[in-house]
Amino acid sequence: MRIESTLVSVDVLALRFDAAARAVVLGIAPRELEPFAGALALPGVLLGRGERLRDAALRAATGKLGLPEVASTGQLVTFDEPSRDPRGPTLSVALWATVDPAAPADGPVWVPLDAVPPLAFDHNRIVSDCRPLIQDRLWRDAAFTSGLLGREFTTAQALDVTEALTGDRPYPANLGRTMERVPGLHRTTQHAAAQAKGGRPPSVWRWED
Amino acid sequence: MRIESTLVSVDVLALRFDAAARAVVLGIAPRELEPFAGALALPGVLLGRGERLRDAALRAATGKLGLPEVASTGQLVTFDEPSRDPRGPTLSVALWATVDPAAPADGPVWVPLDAVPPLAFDHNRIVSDCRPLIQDRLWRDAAFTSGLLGREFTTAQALDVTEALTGDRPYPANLGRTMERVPGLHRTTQHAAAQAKGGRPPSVWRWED
DNA sequence: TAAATAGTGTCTGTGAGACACTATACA
DNA sequence: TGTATAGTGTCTCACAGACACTATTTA
Repeated sequence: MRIESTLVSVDVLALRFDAAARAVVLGIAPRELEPFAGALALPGVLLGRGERLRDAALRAATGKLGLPEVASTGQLVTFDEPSRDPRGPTLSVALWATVDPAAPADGPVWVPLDAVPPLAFDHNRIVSDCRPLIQDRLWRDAAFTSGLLGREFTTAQALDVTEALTGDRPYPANLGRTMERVPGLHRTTQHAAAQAKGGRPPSVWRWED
Repeated sequence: MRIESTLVSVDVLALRFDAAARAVVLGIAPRELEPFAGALALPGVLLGRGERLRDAALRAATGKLGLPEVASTGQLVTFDEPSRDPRGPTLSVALWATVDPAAPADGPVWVPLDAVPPLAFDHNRIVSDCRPLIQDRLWRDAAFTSGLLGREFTTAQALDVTEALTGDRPYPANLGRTMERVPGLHRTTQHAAAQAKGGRPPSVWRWED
């Protein structure tokens, strides 16, 4: 294939809340083709002619990570360093994608967002540059937040996700007030099933349909 | 030229503070080539192979608007609607660029950001989608703000710019406190030359080198 | 002095953060 | 009852907004 103009790739930061580990994990996979064959990398595909960014992101999540479905996606930034791909100058549009925590998610390697191993290309830079942008979306971008936590979640899980993304754990009262103000999010009167270790069962929050 | 893959164009929102009109104006120019020849449009160029987004934005500002220089640039968002260009699917990366208010700026048509005429392609949509992103940068992004106001400016100009972008005029005391907290920005002991219409001369603010 | 513009001191309300205290579970 | 977890009431502080009052200029 003769490369005539700038190529565009879409690289995906696939995020999933691992309730058991109380962490937000990033989906990566070993590359099958050169360059960097065998090395871990963000799932990425070349943008097809006329393809939407979101569709390319879904294609990457499905094809490279083997995920059956993705909750929601959104745009982050575009990386334009000409030497970022050894095959030649390539633009990379970074997108986030959230995976429902309840859905099965075998296939990808899931690594905590705070302990991402060395990746192919400039992918470590992409992750670190996008980290603050992702953090900023929590509780502000409803699609992102509901994609990450699922349609229904407990206060405890909300605390865990916030701690995983921002680095420190908010006080329950304060996070509760933040959540009350998120449009479309409501505190229910239900309580989650009791924990293994005992303790008061947390209350449940739910997104409007 | 045979189009093999997705083309990438860079469209620039060139912004300039017009102190006399107390407005922030957007630089546009009639298109010279088809499609939309003769219609007003944002300056845009096709991204060259290996070209940086910033360089393409400068090329657009220089070539299409005839501006001698640009103060600073930055990325906004990428538009991916496949039908946005009748020639075929084209990605458009939107960038802002600021033009020093003191520099001569003949050439482009300058229109107030609040009264943008119908433009070619989806450029009106680009402007309206990017408007909140631009507004958000004022006083938060030092490169953007200093590019728009210049190295030295008065409190009155700061009030005007803020009013032009946000829609309402802050109280001087409040804006002063906001500016005190902007890193690299200092209130000087100088006062500007007196106004034509009389009134107390405004004090001068300056960016650190 | 009047009109026009700029700047200051201070009050208020909102929201984030902090923390002691209360509630509900299991062993 | 003790331990572990969750939730509540309330205090404090920072900051945005509001506004009356003061300051400095031209005519």
